[in-house]
Amino acid sequence: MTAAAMKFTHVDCGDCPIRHRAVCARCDGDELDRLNEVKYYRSFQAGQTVVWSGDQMDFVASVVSGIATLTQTMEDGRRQMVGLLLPSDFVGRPGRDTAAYDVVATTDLVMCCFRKKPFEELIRTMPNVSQRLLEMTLDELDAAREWMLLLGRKTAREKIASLIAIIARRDASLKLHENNENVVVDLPLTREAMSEYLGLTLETVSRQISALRKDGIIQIQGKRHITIPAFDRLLEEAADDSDGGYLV
Amino acid sequence: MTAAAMKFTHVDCGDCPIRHRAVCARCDGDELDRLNEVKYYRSFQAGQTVVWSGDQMDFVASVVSGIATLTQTMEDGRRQMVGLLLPSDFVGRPGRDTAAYDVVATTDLVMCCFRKKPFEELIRTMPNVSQRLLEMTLDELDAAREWMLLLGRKTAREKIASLIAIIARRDASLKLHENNENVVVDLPLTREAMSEYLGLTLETVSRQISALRKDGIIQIQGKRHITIPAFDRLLEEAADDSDGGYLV
DNA sequence: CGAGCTTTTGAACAAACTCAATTTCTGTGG
DNA sequence: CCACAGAAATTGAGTTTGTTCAAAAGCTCG
Repeated sequence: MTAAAMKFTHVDCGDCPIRHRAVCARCDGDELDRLNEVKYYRSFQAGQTVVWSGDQMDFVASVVSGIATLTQTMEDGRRQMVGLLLPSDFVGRPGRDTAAYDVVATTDLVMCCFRKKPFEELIRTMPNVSQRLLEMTLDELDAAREWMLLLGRKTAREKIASLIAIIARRDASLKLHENNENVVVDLPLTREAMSEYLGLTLETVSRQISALRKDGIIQIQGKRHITIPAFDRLLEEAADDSDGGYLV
Repeated sequence: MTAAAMKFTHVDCGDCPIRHRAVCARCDGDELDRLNEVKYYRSFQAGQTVVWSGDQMDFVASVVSGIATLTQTMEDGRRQMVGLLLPSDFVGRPGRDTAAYDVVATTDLVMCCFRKKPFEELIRTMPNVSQRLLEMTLDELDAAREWMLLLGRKTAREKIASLIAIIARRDASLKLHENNENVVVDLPLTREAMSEYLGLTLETVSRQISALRKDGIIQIQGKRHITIPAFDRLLEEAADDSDGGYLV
């Protein structure tokens, strides 16, 4: 177990880093106490599979730290990522006991888990949980639909630009740099993972990243660090709405 | 207003055709009475736009009869359908007052509407509604993710076969013909609408439908009627899981 | 019957893929 | 500390799939 994983073995809900964004966001003190009693932490190393599609899944969980992916696989091996799970995101579906997707830890990962049965009971009895879960699910549905537009209609270059913009924006909502200039992003995905997300081959991903670099839209340090000298120019390349999706 | 539209101007919830599948599915008699008081019907003709993306949307609704589509449009006019709304499906998002997508009636359409504010109150006070809505939203999220796989990884031929299979299956769940042979489907979409759904051009849609016909996978009567002589062969062409997705 | 659709079909073209060879990075052991 | 092995990423050349542009054929409804 890594140091990062150790850290979250016994955290009180009140001190939890995802307290205000996760499924428990609206709970009051008493409700948190109830959650505290039944929750437990699980840690995974980068690359580890959390569950395989089709397997029994008797828990639901929130991502506390790290990144995980949801992926669908076809019989002949073609793969499509259908979700990117960042801290505070929720995994698992109440009312279903088999995983519908592969869940893979992309980085070291800590999850805050609940056994499914007790969680379903919580949903019935704690409206603050079920309503927050509804809200999060609606957000995810919006994100999935935005991704459908990307997959169905965007060019390879636009796809790459969109992915970088999305990750930068999610980063930003944590770090709160409102800046347009020299935004720095840490890409947590391999080229292959990006290709699985974007519906491309990894070669095309690599070529388009190189092209964006040559055109001065992005700068690359080392393997996974990206600087965006002018964020609005990246958004133009992404062909997103003029507002840059900040409304969503 | 068409005859079909007239029919649903004053229906009691107890007699509603989508009673057992819609957002009200779990409500008891008293709860239905409450809904009855505040609901109202709206009808649209085939081709009419229900709401434009970005417009004020002060109601939510269930599709009672007919078909509607949810579509996203990019600034340069590229369009991607992100949802196909069949009877019992829900439109609108509690907690948001601007439409995120164009909603268009593909056939004559009747919707059962609630003004947004009262509906948000219903959600707070009637767990049977909010929990059913959560369940339906989770189903939609699964459907969106299945669509992401189609958009990102399937070939044009597989996309067409998948679309026909999905419509046939949805039809089947109403008509309950368990049969594998000579399934008859009524395609409610133009080639253009199909292309917007599948992330293709309408020419490619037309070509692939012709190809499937030449290969004996489907037969076409008139413009929009399709017979599927062997449903399992269609599923093979769709490259879906062997179970044909009946689990989802 | 003919105007205005939708749909089909054809031919040339472009974007992304496949296969293959390098190059760059990372971490490990000498 | 350097060299080297293995993984990740880049680059190139040729091919495939689906698009674009254009024209013709079918339907539908005044």
